[in-house]
Amino acid sequence: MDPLGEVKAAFARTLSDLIMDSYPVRAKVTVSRVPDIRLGDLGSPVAFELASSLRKSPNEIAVELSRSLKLSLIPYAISSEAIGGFVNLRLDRKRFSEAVIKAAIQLGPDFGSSKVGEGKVMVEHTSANPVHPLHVGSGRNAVIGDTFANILEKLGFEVSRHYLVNDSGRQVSLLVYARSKIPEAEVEGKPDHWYGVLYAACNCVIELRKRRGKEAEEWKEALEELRKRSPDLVNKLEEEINKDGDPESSVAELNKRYQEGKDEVVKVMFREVTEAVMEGFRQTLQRLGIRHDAYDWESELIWGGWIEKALERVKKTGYLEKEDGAYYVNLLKAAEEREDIREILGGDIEEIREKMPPIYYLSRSDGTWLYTGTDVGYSLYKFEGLKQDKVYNVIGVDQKLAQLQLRATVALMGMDPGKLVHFSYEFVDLPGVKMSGRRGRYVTIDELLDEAKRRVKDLLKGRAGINDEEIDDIAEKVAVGAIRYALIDVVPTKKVIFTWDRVLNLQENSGPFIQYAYTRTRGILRKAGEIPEEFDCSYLKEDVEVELVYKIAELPETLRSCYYLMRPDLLAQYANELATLINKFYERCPVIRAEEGVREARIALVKAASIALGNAMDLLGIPKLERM
RNA sequence: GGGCCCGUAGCUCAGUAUGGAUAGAGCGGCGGCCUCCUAAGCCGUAGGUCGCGGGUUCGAGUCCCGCCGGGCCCGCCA
Repeated sequence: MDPLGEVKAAFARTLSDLIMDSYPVRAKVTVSRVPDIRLGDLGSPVAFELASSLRKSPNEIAVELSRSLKLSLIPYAISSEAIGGFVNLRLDRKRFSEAVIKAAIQLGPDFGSSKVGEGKVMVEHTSANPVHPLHVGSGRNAVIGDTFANILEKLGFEVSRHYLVNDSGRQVSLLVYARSKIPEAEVEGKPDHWYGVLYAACNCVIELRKRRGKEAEEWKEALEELRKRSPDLVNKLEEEINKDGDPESSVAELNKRYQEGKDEVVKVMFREVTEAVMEGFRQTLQRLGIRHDAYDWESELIWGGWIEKALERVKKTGYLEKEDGAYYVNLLKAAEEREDIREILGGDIEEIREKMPPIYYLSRSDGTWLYTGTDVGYSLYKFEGLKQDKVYNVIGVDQKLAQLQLRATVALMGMDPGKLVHFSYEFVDLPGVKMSGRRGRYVTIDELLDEAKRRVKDLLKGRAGINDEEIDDIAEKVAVGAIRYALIDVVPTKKVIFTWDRVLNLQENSGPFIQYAYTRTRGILRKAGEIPEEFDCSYLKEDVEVELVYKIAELPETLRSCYYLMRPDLLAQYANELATLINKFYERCPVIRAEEGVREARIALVKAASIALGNAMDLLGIPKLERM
């Protein structure tokens, strides 16, 4: 049930058929909301396009079209007219409003859903290396991934959310190395935070040893920042590492032994560290309302033979080559010989020769897998192990080329590269600061949540009707709403500029603003009691009421756009617009004390608005509140 | 150097997929509104050569070309 979608589709189809019959030409008919509700409800600029070929003025054509448009074929349509070259349609607002409101009330939590597809779809998101706490950048990934997965579910797909635990790379090996240098030190506070300091400190010490001049200065500076935070830990670690003649080799050796999976002591060392950090991640993600269906451990994929299996598959194609013991895929050769690979890598072979790194390394000379290698194996696991019909990898834009190479390799292995989608997003920028996990410079999700919560509590103090037990719960939920909104509301291809004031904004265009509008609908509905079975929408005459009905009706279409365009931010905008209209309605249209007739219609409208906004909030992971 | 992305009000962002009706919000500024369903709200007001220059078109913030500015990538890192 999607009244607006039905009207739009019928209007476009009827108009298109009419043009074919009358002129006869084929025209691309677009239909949109009329900017001013006094000019009509829906309109099409199709006459402009026809004007030159028919050698008539746009308005002349619009007049002809609007006169002969078969209104009976368009649900809720009552009249059509030509205005300034546009063919505008007017709807029977009483019947249209009733259809929209009833659809929302009857469908409840399902309002907004439509069947756009089916099959098993995986969204791999977050997947941060377990070497430091989740920061605002990982947070953006998690929020985009989770919201998009929720939307896919609403549109009929069988969705699973996966996290790739990258536990067998150099980063984790470095952290495990650091831990092995100070085995007696006790983990203090949240483990991901504690290990984050340990990791960054170890990284700084090692980098410091091999860098010279200005670069060394930078690492020194980062190390001193860390020393200020945890003097004993950093001092002891630095002392121990400096006893090691070649820390890098020690790290590489650990990595090798872990990937081989035979040394139980090494396995325990790695698992102890990574599981502690992952537990910290789980807690943070849980606060944000994000859960994964599976954590796929890179080490398990290696030990389970998935990477070997993938390697065999690539080998069979003849494009797997070896240099100093390291395997790589010769993508240039593949592109020269195969049309499909050329297409993935950008078409023209001359261009590919120039700009594409010709080789795609999968392993190191010492026999260990690179992330690229495990990623190829992981892709095989996703499609052939888990039989996914489509996979979205939510990964930063910095990995664009790597994801392209991965797709090409997936195609070489005989899988459909069209099923592997890189859901790319830009970074979160901290003005003035270069965020860097390796230097221990980041704003964590945990501190962001805590600071948001503190600010909300300040605001809640002295608010009537809310007792002390409720305050903590409300503050937590508002904090989550603020942060999730701030991380989703920007188009994924653009950077999010992080400032505390923007992210923790509690006013309009924010999570809390949306939550506030929702609580207002709940407040009215609590006082209203039963939702009337019968109501007369001809009482909904105010402009804001008409606008509100339209906005409610737009939810199904908005969700489809989010999917087709990979733009979950559109849903955040939708929720903000709906909340704005709810607030305007609230100020202008009394509900409970309205006269009979108006009252029933408005109660039903508020109920529908509450459902539409509530459903959008559920998808966005913005917690719903009864009061705040 | 090459490729990709971004550039809209003082600041943060929509609008670009599918060219269409006067370019919209918020923050910040200024001025109003709580005996009334929660003022985390609402109303009013000021603020824009849509980076610059060409082109296509009846019509360009939106499409094409060139340039300028910023970011990212071009690792046996991930």
